[in-house]
Amino acid sequence: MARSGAKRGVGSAVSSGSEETRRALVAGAIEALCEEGFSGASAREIARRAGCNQGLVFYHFGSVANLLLAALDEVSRIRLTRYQSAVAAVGSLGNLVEIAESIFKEDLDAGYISVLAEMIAGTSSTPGLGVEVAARIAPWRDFAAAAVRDTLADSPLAQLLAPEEVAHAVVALYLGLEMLAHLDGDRSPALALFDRAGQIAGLLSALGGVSTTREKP
Amino acid sequence: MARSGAKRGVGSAVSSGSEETRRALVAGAIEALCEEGFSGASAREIARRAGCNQGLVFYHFGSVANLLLAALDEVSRIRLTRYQSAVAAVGSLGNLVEIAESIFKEDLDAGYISVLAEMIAGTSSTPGLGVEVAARIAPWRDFAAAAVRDTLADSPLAQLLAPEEVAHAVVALYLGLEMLAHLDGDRSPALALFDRAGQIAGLLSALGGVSTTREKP
DNA sequence: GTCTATACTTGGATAGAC
DNA sequence: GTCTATCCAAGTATAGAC
Repeated sequence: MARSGAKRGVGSAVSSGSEETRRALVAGAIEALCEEGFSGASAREIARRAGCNQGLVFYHFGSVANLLLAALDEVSRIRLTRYQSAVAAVGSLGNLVEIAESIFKEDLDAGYISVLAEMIAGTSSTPGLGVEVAARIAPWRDFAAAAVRDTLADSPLAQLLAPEEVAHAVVALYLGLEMLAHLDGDRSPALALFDRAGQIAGLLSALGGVSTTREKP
Repeated sequence: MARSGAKRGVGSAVSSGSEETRRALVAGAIEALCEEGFSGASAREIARRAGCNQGLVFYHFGSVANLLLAALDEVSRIRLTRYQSAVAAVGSLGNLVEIAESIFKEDLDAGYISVLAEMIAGTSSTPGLGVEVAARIAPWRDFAAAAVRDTLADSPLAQLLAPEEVAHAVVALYLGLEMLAHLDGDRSPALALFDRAGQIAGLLSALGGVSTTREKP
């Protein structure tokens, strides 16, 4: 995937025409995946959205699949950064639910999880795509596992639940809720679940015996 | 979607060449959706698997999308029948988890949920497909809601959880777990969750105060 | 580095022979 | 009812001009 053109310094703020085109194509790919799905995200459709020529997809990324993977990379980067800053602000269990809900709304409205879901669904049709997508999903699961581990720390629930298992379930639920919301064009059933989770979190803290605040390291 | 040929009696056991072809095409469509995904389920690919000519897709179903919907109908029919017989055999909460696990394995191994996931993902690329798929998913959610309602009856949890909400979460989790299992080619994380749920069910019944057996009507 | 033009392939869909 | 042949649109990918 090495570029053929002359290299500039790493981290250079100046964007050449090449970098601009690459960015536009990645943005177009994200858009196309969200709005047209995996099978609608063709080189022509993406280039149309990026406002450039179809041939540039192959010049810059070699194939449509590679561009789609670059789009997934970009979405991963954006979201993991956001998640990181969000969990840093978490104080209590009820607080965690509130923050998780606002994050979920962002993901849903911006279509970030759509990109994930479409890419996973698309792996069936392109040989070799599966392992690449799996490698890019792994950080999401790792992040969720770390967050669950922190939240369960010092809680009696920690004896009952393994963080990796809960993280797997959380990612799966996140994916599934997005697909149903996208299908129905209605996110309210998903949001109702967050409200319910908030109620239960409140109940747990009222009952006592369960740690509902997290240590600040 | 009316057929042009002469009609035989409803429920006729004799299969004409026409019915045989239709069945083969539906079976081929299910196979193609599982193995090649939505974008790989073309008329030619499906016809190849059905062992018949590509033109027959359009003769019998009018379009590829209609055939794919017929495939989804068939999967729905098969699974809902199976679910119905399964919940009838449920005695206790721990028993429910065991049965749910075996059902999940069946769904996963036969690729039934793949069909669901691929069709949902595919709705983005075909205008008008969304409402059709949504209408075919509704029975799954209704079934899950009824099962949850029965299971929660006479339990204190019934005050805390709305059946429709839990059902939505269950369907979403089911979908998400399938997608991750399919992606990784590894269903063990999903099965571990069932084991954990079984443990918790056992714990609940040991604690008492929660009804773990269901009335047999 | 970018764009136009083009070769090639696959897919949706129809017409007409059998 | 099925098959062959065919049309047309869309997609991937490359070559070569600018």
